[in-house]
Amino acid sequence: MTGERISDRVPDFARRLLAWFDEHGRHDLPWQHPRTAYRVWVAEVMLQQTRVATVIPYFEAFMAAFPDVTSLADADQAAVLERWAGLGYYARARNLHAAARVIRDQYGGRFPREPEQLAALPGIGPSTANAIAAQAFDRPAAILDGNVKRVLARLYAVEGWPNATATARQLWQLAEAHTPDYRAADYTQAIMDLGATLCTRARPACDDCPFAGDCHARAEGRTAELPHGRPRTGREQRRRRETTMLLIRDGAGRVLLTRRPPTGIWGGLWSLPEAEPGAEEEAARALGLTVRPEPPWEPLEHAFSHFDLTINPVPARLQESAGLNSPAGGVMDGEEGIWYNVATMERPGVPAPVATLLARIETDNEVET
DNA sequence: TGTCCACGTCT
DNA sequence: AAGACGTGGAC
Repeated sequence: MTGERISDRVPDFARRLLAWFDEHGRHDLPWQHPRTAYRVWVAEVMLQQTRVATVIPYFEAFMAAFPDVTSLADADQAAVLERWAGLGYYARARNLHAAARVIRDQYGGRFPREPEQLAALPGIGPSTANAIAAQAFDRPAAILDGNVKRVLARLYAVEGWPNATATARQLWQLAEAHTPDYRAADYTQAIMDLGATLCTRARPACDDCPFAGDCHARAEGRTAELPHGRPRTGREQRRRRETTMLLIRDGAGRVLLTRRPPTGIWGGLWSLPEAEPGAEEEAARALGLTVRPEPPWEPLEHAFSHFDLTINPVPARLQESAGLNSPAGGVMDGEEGIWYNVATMERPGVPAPVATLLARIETDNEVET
């Protein structure tokens, strides 16, 4: 190694960061007590796209339902998705479940410790693999999540979009150069905490930052500009489109749901049936329902987390005539497992309840033009 | 109320 | 490589 080391530009970075962390960092996160590999893994995957405050209640419920990797592996995917509903990016839950089965079947239920082994599991990339290795096994592995990218990009005024190949390579080098060979778990948490609580995207609290005097972005008055945003290419080639979700209730007020296909948006989740805009009347006619004549349609605060009905598939011919994009279904009586055909809303020996198409929920979709 | 866009992994 | 995935923070 010749000349100045990158990490020497901010003398004693790790020790100063850890000193800040000991006083101001987050030490009461649920996955820190106890800090097992399983809990760290689930938390890291939940945190991949979601903020701490949102994750905590989901994490607690998930741990109650699946206390260890074996119970997760033994569960049905549907039960896992149920605990994930509302968190978004549902491929994370499918990957989590698949990885649990790999750990059960190929590793005897024990977590691999090598970052390369972790990164080979579904849903675990380089950053999450190193985060688990550091947090769970105290390995001096560098992480580079969004928080760390922001801290390093500002500290060294790194130009370029952080996800661009060249910029990412530069940031990885910085991340590795700063990672100490001691207190790896604490250091990993510390640099994420710095980014999450002080070095925020908007209005960073530089006055409280131990590295304000070292920060190039700060010195140049460019904290609002760095890190650079994604290049805006081709935006004008996209437009917004509305799709329509049908809210259908039977005579007892129950909502009809459909299971979405296993991949794609909201994959594997129960959802309202979807129709092309304006297809409400046609769908209702095909389903033998009564359309409520006048708007306003009823809004849904959250369409996918609070329904407890299940449904069964109906023939593709009916889907088509009803103008439904995804498989429609019949109402399942949860306790007895008896289902109604949505087309007729009747079952043998029981009078048919009246069903009404009550509302239309419009969602935004960006599509290629 | 609406619009923009972050975040890590997969494809 | 560059876009999909989805929710929610920021404005």
